[in-house]
Amino acid sequence: MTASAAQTSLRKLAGNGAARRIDTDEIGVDALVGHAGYAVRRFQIWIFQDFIRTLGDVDIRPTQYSVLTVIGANPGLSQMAVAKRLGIERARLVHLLDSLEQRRLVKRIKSKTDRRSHALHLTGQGETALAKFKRLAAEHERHVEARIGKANRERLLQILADFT
Amino acid sequence: MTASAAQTSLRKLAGNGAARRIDTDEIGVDALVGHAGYAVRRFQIWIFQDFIRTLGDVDIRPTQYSVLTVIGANPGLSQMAVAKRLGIERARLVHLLDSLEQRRLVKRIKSKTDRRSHALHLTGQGETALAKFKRLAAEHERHVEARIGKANRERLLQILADFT
DNA sequence: GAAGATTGTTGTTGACGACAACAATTGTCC
DNA sequence: GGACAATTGTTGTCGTCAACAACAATCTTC
Repeated sequence: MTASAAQTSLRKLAGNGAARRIDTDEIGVDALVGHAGYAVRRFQIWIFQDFIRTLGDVDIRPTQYSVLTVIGANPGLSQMAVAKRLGIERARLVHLLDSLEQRRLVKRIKSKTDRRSHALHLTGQGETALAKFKRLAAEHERHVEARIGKANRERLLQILADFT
Repeated sequence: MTASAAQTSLRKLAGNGAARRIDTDEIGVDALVGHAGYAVRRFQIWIFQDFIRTLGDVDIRPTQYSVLTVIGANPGLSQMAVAKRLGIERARLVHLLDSLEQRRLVKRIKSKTDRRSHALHLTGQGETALAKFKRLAAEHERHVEARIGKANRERLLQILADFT
């Protein structure tokens, strides 16, 4: 992020079509700096990339991790319940579960009380896998701490607590 | 957000296929609460939705707004320069500029010093339009303040300052 | 039992990030 | 000065993701 911004040079015009070399960090974005959404977007991109990279060996993305975590902590939930809790479209959750079920991490069990819905459970290997994922996720979280500072990370979690 | 979570009911199993009714906010996500990425993702979704809604009348999305703002503050930049500064793929910026140019907000001028590149400028109506967009964006920012508090918003901007 | 709501599913659309390839042009190096 | 590498804008593909819409099967409600 800081690395890629340092060595790039480009052109800036004087009048209309002319241009002189300038550095990327010379470009003013003053109007954007005051916008929370812009800062949050850039940060979110960084944090997701680090998560994906840190959990790269086990091939688990943030959304998959959140689904596994919720099912692990609340076995038997319906797809509707998981979707609502995580703010995921139930249509999207179908594909997520298809993938996780193919990898034998999750199983859909037909509910006996409501034959429309499925009770979601982790498989045996799903549980051991999730334990490993959580260790890697904790490592990712340490990267976040190293990037923005321990106190800032905690303050951030505090500020955004009721969005979870 | 708080509204939609309140009245939903679903099922929770006792053993395997059985289930009892519970509320959405009864579902534990303890493991997720400690993750900065999850909180940031949920917040980012909220903040973008509010931005899109607030700038809905003028049909401007966050990315388009950031492009217009950078060009407005630094007229004559090349596409490469804008893309690098905003962390956008230059391939993606092509389509963004196509759209903005069709709407007569931006114009691409062939650079005289480097015939490969274009110098980007706002049109006349692009400038007046951007002024209006900025007023609406400020209104959106007030929504953020109302949601997380004035002090928290400023602290957030401070924490994430070097991601912009 | 009929009418309406819910659940999982399939499909479409559009925004977006990541890559790869290409022609035109510029920069570099011998 | 001329071959070779790098850059710029462009086009294209692929996969992720949010937002809808429609549908069959199954509850709920009255």
